[in-house]
Amino acid sequence: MNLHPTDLRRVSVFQNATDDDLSLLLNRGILRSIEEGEFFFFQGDPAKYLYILVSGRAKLMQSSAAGQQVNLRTINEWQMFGALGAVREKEVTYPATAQALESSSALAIESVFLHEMMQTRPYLSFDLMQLMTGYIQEMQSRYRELATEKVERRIARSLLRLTAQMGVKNAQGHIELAFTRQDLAEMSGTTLYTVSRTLSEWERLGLVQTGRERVVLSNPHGIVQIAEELDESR
Amino acid sequence: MNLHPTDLRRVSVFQNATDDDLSLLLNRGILRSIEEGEFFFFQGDPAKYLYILVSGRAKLMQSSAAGQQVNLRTINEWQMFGALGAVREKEVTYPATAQALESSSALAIESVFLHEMMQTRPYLSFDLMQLMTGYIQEMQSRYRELATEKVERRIARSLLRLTAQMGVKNAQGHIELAFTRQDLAEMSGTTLYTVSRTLSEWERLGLVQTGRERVVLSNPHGIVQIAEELDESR
DNA sequence: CGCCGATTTGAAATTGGTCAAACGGCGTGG
DNA sequence: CCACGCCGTTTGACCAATTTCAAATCGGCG
Repeated sequence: MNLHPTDLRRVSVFQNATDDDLSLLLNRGILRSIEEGEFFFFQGDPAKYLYILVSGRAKLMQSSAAGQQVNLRTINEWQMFGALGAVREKEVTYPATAQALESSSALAIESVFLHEMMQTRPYLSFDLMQLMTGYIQEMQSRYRELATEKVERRIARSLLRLTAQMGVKNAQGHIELAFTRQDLAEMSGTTLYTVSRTLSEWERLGLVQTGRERVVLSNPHGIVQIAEELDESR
Repeated sequence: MNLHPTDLRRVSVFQNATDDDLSLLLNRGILRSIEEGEFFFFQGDPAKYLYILVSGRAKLMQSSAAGQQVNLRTINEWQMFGALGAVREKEVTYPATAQALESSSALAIESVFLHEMMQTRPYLSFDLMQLMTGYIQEMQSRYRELATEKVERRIARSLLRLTAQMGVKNAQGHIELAFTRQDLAEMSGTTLYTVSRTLSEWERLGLVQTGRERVVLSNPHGIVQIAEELDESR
């Protein structure tokens, strides 16, 4: 695959960058391609590079000492990930693991390089901060949801979040998502069994159609209702 | 209370600021003092000001449509809060509510003012980003904990987090914390009943002493063990 | 001393997790 | 081209953790 510097302007952090800066970045980048299931980096590795996903799809997850894991976010094309290392001088290890959900390639740029660039280009710090505040807000909301809402609603929200990020409409105008029950469970903070049961129930109600690594929202409005309907109980 | 500009250097975001900048900030700030239980701002209010806590103690919390709330963090002296509005141009409402845990006062600075200052002072964006990345990491970790760990351990972690932030050693060298069971519950993502039961249990084991709005860690090491001990279950 | 809010505790209800077993679709190698 | 095996999925039964609700108790402050 051949990248043109201005392709990088699709990355939100680089939207205001000059062409020269984009060329600099591209020249310093290394393209890494990996297969489904392989990893860009592991939680705890030294955060030497930040990445920009060029093709494919990946997920960022964090695991506990006992090995259980949660999905922090899914990464789509032209999204940056692993960038914390460019900001923090101490604590230079990735706080999460990045795994490819399908064959993917990403541009790897040395953290220190972006770090240096930011010193002299205020727009860069600023746009990166823009991104960070977005993550903070999202994590805060998800944290509250996890603490206060019951599983069914959290699964509904996960599906809607995915729809917004990467929903693909099929021929019937329905929204298709390609995830395993396990993935959905990790996104919703539950188990694959509960996800399976919930989807089965929704299928009986005609809200979704399910298949292997596939969920089709045939009645998105119904899912929205489950996600939003306010409910005294917990 | 009289503030000197250089007092502001205790705020991590301003640690590298010039004296002139600090004076500017102080001149543009308004000191707001409120009583225990009152609010600096509510979730959903326009994020017109950012705050720096000058005295007292406060908490940042987020509530759901049904009114249940979680505690996002507690705010100590010289910490900045409500700063997201200075970064994002759209979405200009506070994503959380800030309530005083005791009589407190805070310096309120217009968001747009900091926003403008950052345009020409890279160190400011950079130091603010430093702070943001810390929050992201903390929220990610807490999110994972909430999703994968059981209540007892989460309560232990909350106590330890509080200890690190604001633990005060008393005459016996024990660590004192001043929070209601409800506060602890909101920090741990559980109910005040479960917190009460857990603390009672720990008291029987000699790990803590409890009282009204008070927890004393008489055996911090024991709490650490509960928080860390890795556990196959759940 | 009395009241109010915080706390404790019991008992019951419920959610969701765990485990085991069976199912099913899809790709692959014979 | 088809059978086999793998991996993801489904489902039932059981159970543990935690919440919910109610009621009693405690501790200060005014």
